Amino acid sequence: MTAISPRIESLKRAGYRLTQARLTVLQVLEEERGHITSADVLAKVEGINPAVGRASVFRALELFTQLGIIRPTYISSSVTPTYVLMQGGHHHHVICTECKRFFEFDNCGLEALTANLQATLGVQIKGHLLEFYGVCAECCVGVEERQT
Amino acid sequence: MTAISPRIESLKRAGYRLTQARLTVLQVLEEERGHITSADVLAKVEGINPAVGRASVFRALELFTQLGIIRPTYISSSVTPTYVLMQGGHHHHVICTECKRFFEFDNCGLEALTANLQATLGVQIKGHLLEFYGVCAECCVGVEERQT
DNA sequence: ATTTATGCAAAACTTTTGCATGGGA
DNA sequence: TCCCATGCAAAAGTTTTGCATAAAT
Repeated sequence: MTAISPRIESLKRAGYRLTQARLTVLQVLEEERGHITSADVLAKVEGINPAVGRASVFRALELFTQLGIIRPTYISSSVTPTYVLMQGGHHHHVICTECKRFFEFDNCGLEALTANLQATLGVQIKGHLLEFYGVCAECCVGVEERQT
Repeated sequence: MTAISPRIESLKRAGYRLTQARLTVLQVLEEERGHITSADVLAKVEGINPAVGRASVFRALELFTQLGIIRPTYISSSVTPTYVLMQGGHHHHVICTECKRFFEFDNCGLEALTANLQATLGVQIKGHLLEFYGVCAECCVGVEERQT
């Protein structure tokens, strides 16, 4: 079903082996297409391929992060990250700090800034994560009621 | 020396008590003015006021995150967050995924997008975190040499 | 006076490591 | 064949909890 992932290409190109462990973790991340905690990755990998060990899952998450394939973000807890696939090298969302609900959006208009930073700092930019936080419509109502 | 923090005002306004634990954690965060891990916060709080317990430090970090005073971010490990003060409600940096060095910058030009999102989603936006990642100038050299 | 928040210390998790072995290239 | 990456299981950390008590308002 799934087309051969461009991420498998990234792995190969960077000289890493396409092992069962890495491919299974990648599959889980791609099927999720959203934010997922390490605990959930662990559980789903276990379900798909019980032969894969915990340690390899963490090693894969670390590697994918380094390669810019995923990015850890903090949504539900200020302590436990959730990982998100960096589709096309970027990701954007708005988080409600009250209920932890989040909303994703696409256009960020950061192309000019990206080019500018590359030129100024000499950094080869691979992607970005843009996160807005605040209080969502429903929670705003809650806050107002509490103040009344 | 330090002027009375506007963050102390936020705490008060939100109805939270100004306790030793919270004020000490806030002091550490303000003195740092950068990225700091929970372990470092713990150590510095211990140095300033040994009477403050570990648990209260974590509780304060969680609370400050909820209030938008700080924000957890990923820098050095895909697992441990570092907390950063959201000065004026926003923060921006570029991280090198190779050496973990990071560069902060100020102007992001996100005012229009912020207004747009508030209108579209009905969210009361308090701030944002913008993170670029890639390979810094020095690490780019390293990569080239490896490929030669 | 009232609570809210705390400190303590143990419990509960999560993540990392070291090393012999298996599986990709 | 070669050696990178793995699985295992124990160790090392980190965070959370439950509860009696202290300290803000």
